[in-house]
Amino acid sequence: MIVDTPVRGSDSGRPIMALLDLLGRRWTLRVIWELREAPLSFRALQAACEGMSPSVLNQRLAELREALIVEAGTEGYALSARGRGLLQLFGPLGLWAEDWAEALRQQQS
Amino acid sequence: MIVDTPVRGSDSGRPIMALLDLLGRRWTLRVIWELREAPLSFRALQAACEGMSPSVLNQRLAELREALIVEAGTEGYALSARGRGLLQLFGPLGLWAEDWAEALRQQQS
DNA sequence: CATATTGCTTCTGAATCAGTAGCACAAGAT
DNA sequence: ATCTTGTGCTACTGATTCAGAAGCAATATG
Repeated sequence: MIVDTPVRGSDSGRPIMALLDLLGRRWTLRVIWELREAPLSFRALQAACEGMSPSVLNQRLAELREALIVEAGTEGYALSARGRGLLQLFGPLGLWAEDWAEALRQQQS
Repeated sequence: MIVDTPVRGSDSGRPIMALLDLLGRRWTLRVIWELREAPLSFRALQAACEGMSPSVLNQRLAELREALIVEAGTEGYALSARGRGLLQLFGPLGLWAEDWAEALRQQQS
């Protein structure tokens, strides 16, 4: 249940810790990322995440909704205004990742 | 072993997915965050993460080192130049979290 | 009415994590 | 030389979380 874990780490009283903990659960970042452009239905979201199990997806969606980051509308699940704000902080992440992947490739060869 | 999982999700060939997967493992974001100011020893890092188990910490450090985000020096573990670049992208995260925590508080009352 | 789609729930086995204990090594004190 | 102290880390066991398949109730569609 969600109520049992108000957000792991939030007992420290430091919001950043609660946030890092929330984002550090499997698939959470990915789900936010997949909602970056348009709302997605439950099953579309599941497909976008390469078939992640519905039980976990449901759990993540519940957590993100309770955290006011994701909301459910007629078109499916979407980022809230607040969620879009969070996503913007990750903005250049794609660019960083490209450069990073290049470095990893060179390291391995 | 690390070799077994070159980084989960990297098979998609999209670096961003590999990155989100790496960062989405428990404690990974937190470890990067705790190294934001100064290098920390293994045990200092463990303490900063509220006593996270050494086995997992060791695993995360190995992953982050292989990913060229963290490096081990004489003063302990530190972010690499690349790692600091990644951290900068998370820069305003603390501010966002403060605002977010305030919204959650109002929601609950 | 039949079929399809959607949002889930339930279940079981597998992977991951938590927590304790402790080892091997190095530096400093006695 | 030896005793302590601190360090990085490994091994182990039990708890939690996740994966994957199956399927159900509700709504839509033919």
